[in-house]
Amino acid sequence: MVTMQDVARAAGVSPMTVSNVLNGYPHVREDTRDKVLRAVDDLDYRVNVAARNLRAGRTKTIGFAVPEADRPYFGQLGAKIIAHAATRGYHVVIEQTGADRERELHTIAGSRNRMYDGLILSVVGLGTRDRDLLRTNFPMVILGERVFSGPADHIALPNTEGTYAATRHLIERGCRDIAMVKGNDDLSDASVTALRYDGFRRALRDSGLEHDPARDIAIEELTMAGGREGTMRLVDSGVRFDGVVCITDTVALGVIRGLVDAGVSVPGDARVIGFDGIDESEFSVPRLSTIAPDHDEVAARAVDLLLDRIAGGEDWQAQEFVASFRLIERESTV
Amino acid sequence: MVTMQDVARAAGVSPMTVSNVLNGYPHVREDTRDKVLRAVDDLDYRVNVAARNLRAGRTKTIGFAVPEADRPYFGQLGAKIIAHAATRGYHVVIEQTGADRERELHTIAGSRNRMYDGLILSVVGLGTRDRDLLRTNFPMVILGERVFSGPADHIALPNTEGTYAATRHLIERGCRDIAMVKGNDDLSDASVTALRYDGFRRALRDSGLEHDPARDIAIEELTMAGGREGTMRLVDSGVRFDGVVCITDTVALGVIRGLVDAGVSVPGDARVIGFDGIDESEFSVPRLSTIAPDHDEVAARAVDLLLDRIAGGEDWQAQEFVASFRLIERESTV
DNA sequence: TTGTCGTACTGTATCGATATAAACCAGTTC
DNA sequence: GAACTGGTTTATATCGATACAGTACGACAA
Repeated sequence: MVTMQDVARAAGVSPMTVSNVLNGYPHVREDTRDKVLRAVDDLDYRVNVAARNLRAGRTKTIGFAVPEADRPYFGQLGAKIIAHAATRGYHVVIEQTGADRERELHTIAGSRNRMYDGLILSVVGLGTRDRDLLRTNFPMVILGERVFSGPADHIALPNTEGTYAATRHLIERGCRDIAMVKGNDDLSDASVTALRYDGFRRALRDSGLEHDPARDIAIEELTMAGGREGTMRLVDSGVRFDGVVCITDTVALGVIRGLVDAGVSVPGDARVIGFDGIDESEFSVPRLSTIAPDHDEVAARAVDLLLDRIAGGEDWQAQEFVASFRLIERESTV
Repeated sequence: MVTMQDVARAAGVSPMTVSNVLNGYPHVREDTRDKVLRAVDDLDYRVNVAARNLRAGRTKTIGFAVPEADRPYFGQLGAKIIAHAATRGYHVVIEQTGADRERELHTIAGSRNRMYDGLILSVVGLGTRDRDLLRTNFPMVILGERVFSGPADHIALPNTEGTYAATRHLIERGCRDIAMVKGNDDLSDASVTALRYDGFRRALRDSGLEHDPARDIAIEELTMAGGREGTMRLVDSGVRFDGVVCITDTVALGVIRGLVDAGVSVPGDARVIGFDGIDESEFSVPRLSTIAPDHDEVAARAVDLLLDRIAGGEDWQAQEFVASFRLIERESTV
C-alpha cells in the first residue's frame, strides 16, 4: 500500500509537508504544493483513515441505531441524517437493532468498541428500567421518548400532541366511533405506543366521547402487514367504527389496504389518519392524512446536538427538543 | 480515555494478554481471563477501533453508495446488505451520491480517503465512458449494469428480461397500446433505463405490436412524484393507452396515483406493472404487479463477492452474476 | 551588525492495539 | 539431570498520519 512516506519521497519533501498540503495548511509554497499533488496523483495515494483517526482521537463517524432500516420512516430520516452529517464532514453507520431490547443494549454498550464519535439512537424497546445504561459519558442523542433522565440529549416527537390533534381532526370530520391501531407495548412504560395512545384517549375524553376498548387494536409489528392484519381483526370483531387513528403511516397504509379488502370504503365508511408524514402518504390511494413532524428539523437537530456534544467536552447540559408538527389533511379524512 | 495499558495495569498483566483475552485467543488461563474481564468492566474500557484498524490494515467497514437512500428500493436493499454484512462482522456506511455523475465519481475516487475495505456501488449516472475509473485495484462490486469491463465484480439485475416479461404479461392480459414510463437517460448508454426500455421494445416487436413513441414517457426523477407527473403528461397528450410498464415500483405507485387522479381506472382502463418488488407494492390500492428480483440474493451475493475479493487478494477474476426474478401478478394487471 | 519576525519546511515522538518472537514454567521423557 | 514438550505470558517493533518543536532563511528595523 502506498503511504505518505512514498508520496513524500516521490515529491522530494518530508511526509509532514505532504500532510500539510493534503490538509490545506496555508504556508506551503505553490510549487511545493503542485509537486506533492502530482505525486499523489501519480501514485494514486489514499489517506489511511485509520492512522489519521488514531492520531486525531476521533473517527468522524457517528452511528445511527434504528430498529429496522427498511421502514420508510427510518429510511427517510436516515437519508436526511446522512445528508446533514455529510455537510459537517461526518459519516454515518446504520446499525439495525431489530427492535429488540437485547440488541439495543448491545449497541449502546458499543459492543465494547469505540468506533463512533457519537450515537444517534432511535429507541423502541428500551424503557425506564434501562435508564442507567445511558449514564456513560459517551456522546449520544436519543430519538424518541424522554423516558430517560440520563446525561443524553433528546429529540422527542410530539407524540401525545400529535395523536391528540389527529383524533380531534377525525371528530371534527364527524367520526364518533374511533378505533386506534397501535403497538402491543406495555402501556405503563413511556413507549411510543403508550404516548400516542394517551393522546388518543385524551382527545376522546375532551370531546366527551366514550372509549370502547374493543376498538383498541394492538399489533405485533408496526408494518403494513401488521396494519392490515389488525384491521381484519377489527372488522371481523363486528364492532362499529367510523374512523381509525394509526400509530404510524406505514401501519396506516396497511390499514387502508385492509379496509379496502373488507369492503369498507375510505373515507366514506371510515376515515383514516396516520403519523409520520412519510413520502408515500402523499401518493397512496386514497391519499393519507397524517401528522407530519418536521423531519428535516429532527435530522438537523439530532446531528447538530450530537456534534456539538462531541466538540463541546465538559461544560455541557442535556438538552431536550420536541419537534414541531403539521396536520396534513388529505383524502383519507375528507 | 482508558486504554488497554490501563486495563493491563489494573489487572496486573501485560497489554498483550488483555488483547488476547478480548480477541478470544484460547491459551489464556481461566483466572487470568477473569481478572482481565473484571478490569475491563471496572474501567468501562472500549477498544479503540482506529488503533486496531491501523495495525490490522483494514477497517471492517464497507461503503454502500446509492443515489438516494430514501427510495424504498435502496432502503430495503440497504437494510439487507447491512444485515448480511453484520453476520460477517462488517459495518456499512451509506454514501448518497444523489444520482449525480460528479458525486458518483467522487465517491469512487474515495475522496482520496482509504476508509472502507471495499465498496458496493449502485450505479446510475455513470456510463461506458467512465469505465477507466474502475481500473483501480480497490475492491468494488457494481450493482447495476455490466457497462464496465473493468476489474470489478458485477451484480446485474435482469433488466431486459424483466421488462420483456412484464410487457408480455400485459399483452397476454389483452393490452395493445402499451406506454412505458422511464428515466430520461441517453438511450445509447447501457443505463438501467436503456436496458429496461430495450426489453419493452423487444416484447412489443416479438408480439407484432406497433411501437408508438408518443407512448414513451421520460421523467426526470424516478420517484413517485416523477411517475405521477409523467402520467399526467401521457393522459393530457390524448394518446390512447391501455397498459403502462414502469421502470420502477416507486414510479409505478406514482403512475397509479396519476391515473386515479385522471379518472383512469386501474386495471379496468389501463393495467400497470412495476419493477423491483418493493414491500409497498403488496399493499397499494390496487396491489401492484411487479417484476421482483430476489433482493436477498442480490444483497447476499454483493456482500459475499466483495468480502471474498477483500480477503482473496491476487488470484482473482471479475465475476458476474445476474439476479433471478419472479413476475408477481397482482390486482393492477388482473 | 545584531535582533526580531514570518514563512517554509523537517525530525521525532506519539496515538493504541497487536504480530512476532522469545521467555517462562510445569510436566514429561530419555 | 538434560532435553523437550506445550501451555501461558511478555517485550518490542510496527501500522501511517500528524502535533509539536525546531531549523533555515530572507526581510526589515534598530
